[in-house]
Amino acid sequence: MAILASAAPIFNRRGFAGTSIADILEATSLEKGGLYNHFASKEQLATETFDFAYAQVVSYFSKALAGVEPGLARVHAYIDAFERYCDRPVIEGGCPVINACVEADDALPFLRERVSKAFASMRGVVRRNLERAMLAGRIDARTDLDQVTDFIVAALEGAVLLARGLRSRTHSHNVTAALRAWLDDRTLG
Amino acid sequence: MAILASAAPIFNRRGFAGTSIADILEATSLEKGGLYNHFASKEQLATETFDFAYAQVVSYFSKALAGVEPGLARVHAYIDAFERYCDRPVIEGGCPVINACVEADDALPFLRERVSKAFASMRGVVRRNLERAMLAGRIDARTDLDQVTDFIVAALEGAVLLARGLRSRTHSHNVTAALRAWLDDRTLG
DNA sequence: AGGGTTACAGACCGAACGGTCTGTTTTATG
DNA sequence: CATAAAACAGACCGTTCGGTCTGTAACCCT
Repeated sequence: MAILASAAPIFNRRGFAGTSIADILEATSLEKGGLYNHFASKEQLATETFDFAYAQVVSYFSKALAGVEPGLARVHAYIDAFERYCDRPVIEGGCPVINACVEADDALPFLRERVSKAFASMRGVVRRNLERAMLAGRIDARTDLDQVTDFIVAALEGAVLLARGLRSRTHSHNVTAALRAWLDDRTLG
Repeated sequence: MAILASAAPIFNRRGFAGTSIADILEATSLEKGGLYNHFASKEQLATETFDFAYAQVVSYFSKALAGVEPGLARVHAYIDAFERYCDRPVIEGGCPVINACVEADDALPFLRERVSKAFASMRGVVRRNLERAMLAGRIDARTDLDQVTDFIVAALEGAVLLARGLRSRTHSHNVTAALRAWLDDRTLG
């Protein structure tokens, strides 16, 4: 919906508490009557906006992996996509999952479950393809998949954080480069 | 100062925008006159509170590294300290640097510089000790120190994020375990 | 064309916001 | 012990907050 598309960058930049209804009205060119006709509360608006933003992110990564052979190739494509994601997030204001994770953790219980599901889903993508790679004999069969998965996911998340905190591409690019090298080291055949 | 110590967990949990002066008054058992006698504005209070919280974090890691021989041993001690930091942050509400990074990025310009300095300082600790390890011949002299440093830092930051997002210790422990294994693989002698 | 429904504008509300100011208490200092 | 200064309480201010409600305009269906 158009309202969600307008609200997403606002919430993503300023956070839930930092965003006022007036901000949303300005971005959507609506008045209160128009907005509250669609949403019962700021909380509901924020929840649906998060879902919208997250769907955009999922769509971005899905496209990046589309057509790539499942297995190690997809892990590499995922890393590549993340590198570009660090440089240019899908939604202005950075990664909505990370933003929501930090703000929701103590303050916004209605977003908590969505955050953990998003992280779990991300883990799933990596783990599934690592498993495939293992079955294909591309990585050592004794590898602790959970451990490696968390390692990759953490490095990627950390790269996003570094990119924002240090306002630079070099650091996140270093992370992805090191991650690729690490993966290559463990690749057989 | 006592006010900062009381305010730190509040700001850290609810963020700058999510914290009201009334929240601080309640936590400090002060009234407005008492609070504004020490701080000119909410912004100044938040800034000094961040400095206080960050100093606590720095102190925690300093103690963790105290007495440890500079070089590879310190990198390992740093990883160990981070693992415990994921489980039990120094300030309630998680890592103030990460929290500030996410909220300050677009909304709080007065905190931005402090966040980037904090990240840079963290990088410095890792890089210095890796350099030392290289000079001592413990890691390959051809290693790209900047890349490896960013990789380690990103993995550690990501571990903190995973710990919060998934509300579990296992994932962050997986990250630190993988990081130690990775470092051991690259250790000579 | 008529009638019901949906989408909106905008006045309005009480509460909470950050911040100010005056007056009182406490606390150092000579 | 007097006194200036610092620390505080709490009433007060204008603004903004999220949310409600009434009235109107647009739209859809028959």
